[in-house]
Amino acid sequence: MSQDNQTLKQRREKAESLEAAGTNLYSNNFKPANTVQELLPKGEFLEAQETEPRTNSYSVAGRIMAMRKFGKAAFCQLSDQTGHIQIYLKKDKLGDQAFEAFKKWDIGDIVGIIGTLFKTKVGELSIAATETTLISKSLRPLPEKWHGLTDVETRYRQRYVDLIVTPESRETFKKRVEIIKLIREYLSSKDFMEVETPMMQPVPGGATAKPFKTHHNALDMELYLRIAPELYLKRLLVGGFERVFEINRNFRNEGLSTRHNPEFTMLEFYQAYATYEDLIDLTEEMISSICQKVNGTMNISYQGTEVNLSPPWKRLSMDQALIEVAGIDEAILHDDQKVMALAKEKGIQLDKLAGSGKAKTELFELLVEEKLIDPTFITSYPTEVSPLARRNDEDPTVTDRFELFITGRELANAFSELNDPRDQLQRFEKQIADRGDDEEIHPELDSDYIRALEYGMPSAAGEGIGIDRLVMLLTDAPSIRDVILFPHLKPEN
RNA sequence: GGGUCGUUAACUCAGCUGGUAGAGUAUCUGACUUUUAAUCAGAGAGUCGCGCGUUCGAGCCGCGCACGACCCA
Repeated sequence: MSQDNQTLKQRREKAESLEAAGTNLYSNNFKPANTVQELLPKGEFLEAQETEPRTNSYSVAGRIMAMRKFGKAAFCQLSDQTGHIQIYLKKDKLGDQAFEAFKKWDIGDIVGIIGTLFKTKVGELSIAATETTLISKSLRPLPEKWHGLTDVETRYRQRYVDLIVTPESRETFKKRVEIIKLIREYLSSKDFMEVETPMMQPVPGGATAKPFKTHHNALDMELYLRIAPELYLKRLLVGGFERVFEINRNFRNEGLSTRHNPEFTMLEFYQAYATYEDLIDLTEEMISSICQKVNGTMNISYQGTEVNLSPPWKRLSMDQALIEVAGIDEAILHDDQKVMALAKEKGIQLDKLAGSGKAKTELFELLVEEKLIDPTFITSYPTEVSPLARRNDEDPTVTDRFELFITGRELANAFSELNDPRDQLQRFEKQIADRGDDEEIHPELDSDYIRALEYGMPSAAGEGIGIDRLVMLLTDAPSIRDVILFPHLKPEN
């Protein structure tokens, strides 16, 4: 079975000889009293070659990332979650037995160190070890110290190794955590309450996408992993929770790309008695302030493109965008036939049931989207492509909806919610009729949702923000796989 | 789904016109008690992604497949 290479064999033998000499390879009795981060400031007062005046003893634990051995002494680079510090091990100070055991340590081992602080003659803060504990013996060699791990496939498949050796990767995921924490804080400060709604739904709704199907044995029923939480969050508006949000996974049974993972994290929030215009203000403030906190600036660079997130952000209706950005003649946009003809001319294939609203949206995706670099809210989406959004009071062919684009990518989608159960029922029925022969999409009508609306849902506005894409933007990550700890990949073999 | 590129030691990469597989790091042995990519001397380490074909001979040429990256749909 095992295709032992030489290095693995040597490491195992070394581990066994340590064990034979009485060392516990995986001891669980070392509790570090200090983090590396705590120790660093304590060195500021030390001169080079000076030992800390008070004979304080500190203890840290971490992984050995580099070793420079001498005959009877050695330097190690020790990393814990907070940083790295140099360890000095000297035979005199450590004792013969401990030093012999140390000689069998490897790069990659996790160890505990107790010792005193001092600065070397070139002024590097170090711990002179007085006691050592092996906490976990590493049986596999780490990637090379200069280049680290550059093969992206290995970085995704073995994220644990990537996190050990790629500081940028650690930073990205710490930033991700920070961004999500700040979103929670922001929404909480605006009196939104965080809720959890079903990940497994009998009818997958709230978006148009192919769901993953699963089966509940005891109930003997089909269930679907949710493609969106929308319809459940709006049920909560019916229930009287006026400001709700959820940050959680959505699942879509579709292709993988640098922008799509089958499971991805979505923020959705709903605010009663608000309109999509209120959410424009909220979105602008929330994202720009998070960027300022996380990156210290609102002028960021994404994959070499400068992006300015300082509010106010640009707002354009879809028609305006088609005129101003794509250079389409305004007269064409007022004539459904001409819009359809233009779409065809641009090589867009529309199916039989598609109208001018669909054609406009396709033209927008083709000609405008990628040009929206700085944040831009696009409003007045055609009703035809917005099955859950409220119609505009003046112009029922469009909805009170916006999408937010940054660096040419859709980052958020929001609208004033449709709360008329009669209109909603009609749109569901049309949606089901339009799904064509693709039964994977929207297998049935969510009649309970209609029933909920019939009890009366307050006027409201709601929004979804793709968290992975937001993190990509704020961490300058080229692929969604760089911001998801364990992205989906095809099996190795 | 289509196109381009990639896959060689644990890691990062070379490999000429087809002629017995190379380096650095890591590892092992020896020397070395303040190094910073430590240094010095020596050694071991390979299913060249997988399969088939062409050839006296394939890491290299051809076909197919797998995985990945980028572009397109």
